[in-house]
Amino acid sequence: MSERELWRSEVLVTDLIGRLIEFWGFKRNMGRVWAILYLSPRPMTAQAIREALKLSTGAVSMTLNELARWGVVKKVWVPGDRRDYFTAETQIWKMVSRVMSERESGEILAVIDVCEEALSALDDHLESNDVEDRERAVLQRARIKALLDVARLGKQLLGALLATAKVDAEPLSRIELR
Amino acid sequence: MSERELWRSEVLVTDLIGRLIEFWGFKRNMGRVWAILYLSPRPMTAQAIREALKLSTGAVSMTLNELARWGVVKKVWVPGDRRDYFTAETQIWKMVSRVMSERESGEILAVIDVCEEALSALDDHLESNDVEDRERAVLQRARIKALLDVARLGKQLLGALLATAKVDAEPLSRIELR
DNA sequence: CGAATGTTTCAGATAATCGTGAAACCACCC
DNA sequence: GGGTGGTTTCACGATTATCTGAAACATTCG
Repeated sequence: MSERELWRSEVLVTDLIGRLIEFWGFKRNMGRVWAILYLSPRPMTAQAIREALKLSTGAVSMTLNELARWGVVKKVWVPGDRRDYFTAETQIWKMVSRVMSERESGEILAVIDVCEEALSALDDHLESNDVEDRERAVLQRARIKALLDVARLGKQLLGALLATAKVDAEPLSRIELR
Repeated sequence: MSERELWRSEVLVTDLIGRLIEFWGFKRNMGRVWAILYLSPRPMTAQAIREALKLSTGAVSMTLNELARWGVVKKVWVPGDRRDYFTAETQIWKMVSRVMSERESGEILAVIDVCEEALSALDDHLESNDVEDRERAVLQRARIKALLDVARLGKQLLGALLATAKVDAEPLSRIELR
């Protein structure tokens, strides 16, 4: 296999990750940049990334900053070189958990709040003397409770993920459903 | 609490779900429509949804069809009424698993494929007589393997989710991390 | 059949998102 | 200070996603 073909498989992987990440609501280029850093044996400069992925300077700069905000890419300092170098966070779980938590926890907490509020609002209707009103309250109560359960489970899952990520030296832990 | 306030909390919940769903890459209105159906004590017509959420006829029709394609909303027949009525799928796990599997499995399989391809491509370089080439191959091999693990785990998780959803009469099962 | 009512489709309007590249900015060196 | 990279910012244009509303279509009923 030639050098050229090797390079080709690298590009394949980066683009694939780009698409995959896009699916989860990030920009494709975020995935591509992360992936190329992840596969690079040494830190890369913005310029190298720009060339490898054929992006504009602006796009690279913004993408790198964004990735840094999510904590999945780090700036490293190479003594004697004025340029910034970048590496990828390689502990995948740590990354996933951080992204998840940042991304969802606010919304999940909001769900929990609103659901609880709605629940207590419904309680008053459980004693209404309008039959239909009561029925409706009972049903909505049950459904909102189910949502609350899901939200709580999500929160719990996040918590667990975060906790294991903290302890875990290993990159992968095992998830089991029963 | 007044009727008006009750209604208000309903709207809060629907809009919240809208935003939450948006986060996971669906249209906000899909979440809103599903949520209002989920909280409605009885099936609703397209028109009722249109009024409740202030959408155009086209938007409602398209959103409902889309939700039906994902299997999270069902058309129901109300004898003696010409209009179509709609209800929400209420088994949340069933829903989640179905959506997940449809959405991801293709991409996950693609990840597995490409990673495996890249791995075998790298194998040739492990015996290269260029030291740097060899080093690089070793590192990339390890990293791609980690990705492969994640992809496999994802696939496994999906499988488990699907399996439990099939058996499960209960709406919620328990997830545990160790 | 044809009027009445409900539903779907689709072309165009509108809005949100993304990438570009040049200009501004910054840090370092001479 | 002025020059030399390197980096960030941002107004703009391109692209894409989304919504609208009216026309086409379907179904029921008199």
